[in-house]
Amino acid sequence: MLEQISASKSEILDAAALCFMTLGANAASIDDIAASLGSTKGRIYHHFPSKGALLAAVQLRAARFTYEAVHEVIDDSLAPEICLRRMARAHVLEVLRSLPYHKVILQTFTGARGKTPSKAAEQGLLAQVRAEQRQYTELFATQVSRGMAQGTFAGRTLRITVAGLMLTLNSPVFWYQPGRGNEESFRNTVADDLADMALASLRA
Amino acid sequence: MLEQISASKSEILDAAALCFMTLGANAASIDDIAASLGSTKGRIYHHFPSKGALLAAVQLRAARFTYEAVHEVIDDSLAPEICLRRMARAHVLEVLRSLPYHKVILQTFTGARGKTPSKAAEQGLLAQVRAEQRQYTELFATQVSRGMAQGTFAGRTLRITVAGLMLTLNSPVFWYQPGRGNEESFRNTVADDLADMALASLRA
DNA sequence: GGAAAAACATACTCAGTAGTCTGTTTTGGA
DNA sequence: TCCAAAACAGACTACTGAGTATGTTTTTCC
Repeated sequence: MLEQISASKSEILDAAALCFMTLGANAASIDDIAASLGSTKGRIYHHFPSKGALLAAVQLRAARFTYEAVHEVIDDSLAPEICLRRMARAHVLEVLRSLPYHKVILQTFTGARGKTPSKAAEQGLLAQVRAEQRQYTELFATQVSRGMAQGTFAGRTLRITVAGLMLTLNSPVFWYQPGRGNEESFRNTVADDLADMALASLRA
Repeated sequence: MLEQISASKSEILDAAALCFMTLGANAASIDDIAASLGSTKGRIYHHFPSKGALLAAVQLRAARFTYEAVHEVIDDSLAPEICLRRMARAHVLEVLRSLPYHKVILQTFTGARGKTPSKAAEQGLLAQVRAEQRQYTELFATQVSRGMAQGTFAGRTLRITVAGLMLTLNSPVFWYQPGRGNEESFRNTVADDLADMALASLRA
């Protein structure tokens, strides 16, 4: 499942996420990423077969970051609203922590397939990314569904509801900029506000 | 304000929005857009000085589409919650109508500046786009602020609240695909569900 | 200490693409 | 009817950026 990644590979992923974030996944070149590492292409192409694979690796890591963070606060014995709030908080905080990765997700989540049929291999990676993302949102869908069933949440179209929910929780990706002082407290404010909004949007 | 656009120019914008949406704003080439029109580069470069200008024009039009649609349902004499719900519905329906344009917005809204310093001229266009977008969200911020003041809405950080709100209302951009049958009724369901969620997320 | 493999660097190729320049057609008035 | 000016088409340039191929250095492990 969670294949061990070498230190160098991890460092490359961090740099790639940063470049993809600031320049855009398409505009950022391999040379840009290499330069930001103080290295050259060779290093990157030694660890990743193509740019698409690198991009997919970043996305995969993003999905797993949040999955790990949220998975460990889930407790099905709790009421769905309580459980969901803990999940929401954990999600937001993790997004703020590993921000560049999640910005990349957003960029490649708009339905733009690019034009390259991207060599079957990457096609598989992309499918895996989608699968893990779907699996992740399923964690939330489950709780929402529970809440709807027992009447705590309003009975609305599940897909639409969950999609809107996830978007709310991901909204900092669009505007949050780290390093403005008051980090710790501000992050908690954001997490609390968004968790509140998310929960409120569900209630019957 | 709303400079008259020729029919040909408008046709180009539609095609550009579609290409930008399906291929991504960066990956889509001018030739792609021209080909989808059954034309060649010449036509596009006759009407638009650069690709960046074309992209900005698409974004500008997207902002104006929603602005027009929402602006005409605003009625400050109504209670903020009532008014805001009408606005939300109008926004969602308009987004679904002119979907390609708004998908482009999302693509270029992730904070990725690209790398091209983009010739001062485009810098100005981009600034104008941001300005009109800000002006548009201000319409919503005003109502939210009103609601908070009179206690109908929960007192939360305004910026965060509005950002989350807009994201919820824009969520169809991520998953909606036209032409699956049941258009009319489904669109209304989406608009109603999202408007409900948005409003619920604000309530005290 | 020495060989093999991993971990890079460097110098290329080559396809795709923004933008230009020069024709050619079409349109709108006088 | 004629002539600008607008509205395109088509060929060309210059450059960027992904990927490759081959060298060079550093580990690793026996």
